Formats: sequence, C-alpha cells, structure tokens
Amino acid sequence: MQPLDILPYLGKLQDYYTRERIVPSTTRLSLLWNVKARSWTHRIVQRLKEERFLENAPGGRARPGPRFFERTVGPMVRAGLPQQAADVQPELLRIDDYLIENPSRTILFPIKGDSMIDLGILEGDMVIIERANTASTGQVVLAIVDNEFTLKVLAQDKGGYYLEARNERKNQDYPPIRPEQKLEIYGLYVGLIRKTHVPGHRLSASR
Amino acid sequence: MQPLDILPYLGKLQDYYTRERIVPSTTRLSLLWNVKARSWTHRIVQRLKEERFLENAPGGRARPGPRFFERTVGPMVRAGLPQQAADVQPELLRIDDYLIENPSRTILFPIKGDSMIDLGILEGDMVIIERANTASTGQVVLAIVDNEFTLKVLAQDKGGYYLEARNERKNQDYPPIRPEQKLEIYGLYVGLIRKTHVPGHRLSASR
DNA sequence: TTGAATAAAGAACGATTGTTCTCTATAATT
DNA sequence: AATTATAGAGAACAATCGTTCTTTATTCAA
Repeated sequence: MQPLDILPYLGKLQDYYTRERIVPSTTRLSLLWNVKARSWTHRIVQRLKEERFLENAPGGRARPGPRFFERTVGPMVRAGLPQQAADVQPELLRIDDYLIENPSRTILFPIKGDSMIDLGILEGDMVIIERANTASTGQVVLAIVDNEFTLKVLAQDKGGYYLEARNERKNQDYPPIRPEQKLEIYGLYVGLIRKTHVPGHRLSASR
Repeated sequence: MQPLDILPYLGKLQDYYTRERIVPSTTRLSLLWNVKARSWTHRIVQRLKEERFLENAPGGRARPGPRFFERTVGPMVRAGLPQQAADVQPELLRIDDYLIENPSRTILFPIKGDSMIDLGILEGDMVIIERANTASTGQVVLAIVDNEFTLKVLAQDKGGYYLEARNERKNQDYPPIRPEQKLEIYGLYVGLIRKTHVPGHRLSASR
C-alpha cells in the first residue's frame, strides 16, 4: 500500500458515485473530501489512478477504473451452525464480472409469483438469463409459452417436453405446462440478484 | 415525441457511454454527433434532459437519466410479448449499481448451510451485508455470536434478543440462538447474488 | 409566395476545469 | 537537534466548460 492512505477518500468517492453516478470535478471532490487545496485533491486523484481505482476518460475527466467496483468478500458464513470468524484475508470481487459472462447475450428478468420458490427464486427477484434456443431436461429455462414468458424447469416424458414448477407446498397450483403448439426456449437461468427492502427504523439490539 | 428527432443522437451517446462510461462535454458531444456548433449540441442535450434520457449532475455536468438505460426497440421484440424481459440491459446498467447503495459499508459473505432456506437464501449464495451496529426485530442480520459469524433473523422475547433460523423442514436442527455473553450485530442483509452452475451440454428442446 | 417553425451555425461570456509551481505546517527519522 | 519526507495550503494559468444571444439556412404549411 502506498504511504498516503487513499482508502478513506476512495470510500467517500464510491458512496458519492453510487449516489450521483458521476466522478465530480476536483473542486467538488475537495468539498467531498474536506480538502482545502485543489492541488492536493489532484494529488489524491493521481494516487487513485495509479492504483487503478480511477482512470482518465476522454476529455481529461476521471471515471471509475477497473478496481473501483471491487467489493470485499468476507469469510464464509455458516448459515447453519455458526462458524469461526476466522480472519481470512479479504477477497475482492466485482459483482458484474462474477455474474455475467456474456453481456450481450444476457438479460435480467423480474420474477412474479412463487412457482419456483423451492429453488430459492422469490417474487421480486431478478433472474439472470443467458440467451439460448436449446436446453436439456432438468435445466431451469425461461420459456415462451402462449406468448408469455415463464421460468420453469424443463422436463420430458413419453408425451414430450413440458415445464415443471418447483413449489412443493402449492404444487396443485402449478400443474405441469404442456405447450399447445410449441415450447420455445428463450434462455437459461444462470443466476439471480435480489434487493431486499430494509426498513429504515432501527432499534438497538445489544443486551 | 418532440419534433426534433433525438433518437439517433441518443443512440450514439448510448454507444459512447457503453464504451467510455461517461457522458462527455458538449465539445466532445459535438464531435460525436457531427454537430458544428456547441450551442446546437447544447440544445439537443436539453431535449434529452426534457425526455429524461439525461439529467443534471452536480457541477452542471450531464449524467444518464432514468430512461437512458431503457431498451427502446429490442432486437427480438415480438407482437404480443410482454416487454418485461428486455427492459434492463446488463450491458448498460451495472448490476452493482442496482444492488449496492453504500459501497464503503458493504461486504459480501458466501453462505454455507441451509438454515435460511425459507427466505430463499441457499448454500453457495452470496449475501450482501451493509454494516450496522443496530437492528430491529424481524430483520435479517449478520451477527457475531460468541466470536462467530451467523446470518439469522433477529427476534426478541421476555428473555431478551435472540436469533432465529428460517427453515421449516429442519427446524429442529436450528434451535434459536441465545448468546452467552453478547449479541453483536455486524450488519444487515440487504441483498443477494447467486451464480448457478449451468451444465454446458445442451440438447434440443423443440418438438 | 409568403410566413412561420425548425435546424443549424457562429460568436462571445464569465465560470470552472485540470494542472503546475511554490510555499508551509506536521510527523517521523536520524 | 537537525533532517527529511509527508500532508496540505495557496496562487496562478491556459484551456475548456456550460450557456446565451444572434444570425443564417431549410422545411413546410397557408
């Protein structure tokens, strides 16, 4: 790590960027960082560029660099039995790169209903779909049935291909879908993102 | 639609933005759009702002507006098909932007175990945790109990605060956790990302 | 044919930009 | 105590910025 500790500056800039979706001018960065001299702000920006958190955009402006969107990954959390909070060195991960391998063939599809709840796909989630025309049985596919998109498991029996829901509790609500005419595969389920709505009000929890 | 056809300009700007991840100055926009006069470029930018394709960022600069990432006409739009599948393009919008609100206070944690399966949190998922020292009951928290990380629902009764699992089927495997000494909140569960392993081999599925 | 929108260019403005250079505190090291 | 590197401030510069005002070409309906 360089002598100058740029991480606090980086953190504030990252927060600013997610708020405003822009890397501001040196003048505004000075305000954000509580730096009086624009020259010093300029120096910090240079360090951030050296570390590839920022880079030069055409026109002399700065934009996020490759490392700007790196997120720290904590130690494994045993959601079952608790696990030692071992101090493993923090890993870094870029969410977009992690989830999306072929940007041009990938779309996001919002989920309605609970027919796939057994696979951990809830209403309001966004599934990541990679375009494909074919699939194999057992795969989760986004299919077009009767002019509507639906996310189901592709299955096959003597009657041909059909689509299955994955909801044990409400299985009778989701009978297998056997297409009238054609079963058209739109893409494959390759991932999922979920944003939870956290209530703003917070109470203390120490005891 | 306004008389001035701004869509060709918007298209070029979207392409530029995908490449450079920045909305350039009027001067550079003039070059991009083959417009001789910066004043005219400025007028087009104004129209784009009126239509909310662009908006003002602090400092008088322009940034993408709410409609910038809208897919105008998809390549595969079919009569009758709901547009919902194609309304967000990962090429233009970073998933990261969608999920992370406070980068400097956000950490990802990989999940092991199935104690939170009823909330759609599966083994191998990564939960997005926003650091916080306090939480309210009912919230999903990443807590440190007896020096160990665990993701659970914060609950409270006459005995004080405790942690609940969410797995109906294996409830007996996950009894409520009552901390010996202290229940320390590390952060709040604000989102989740999942990458599924898709078998590479693909068979045809038309019939 | 006239007249009004519209599309585009040109000129000019003060403000802000990124950058550089010089100077001064503060902290660490010798 | 002296030295040296770091952290920060201040001033100054030309270039570029967003913006406004004015002028010219083009289109198209009346």
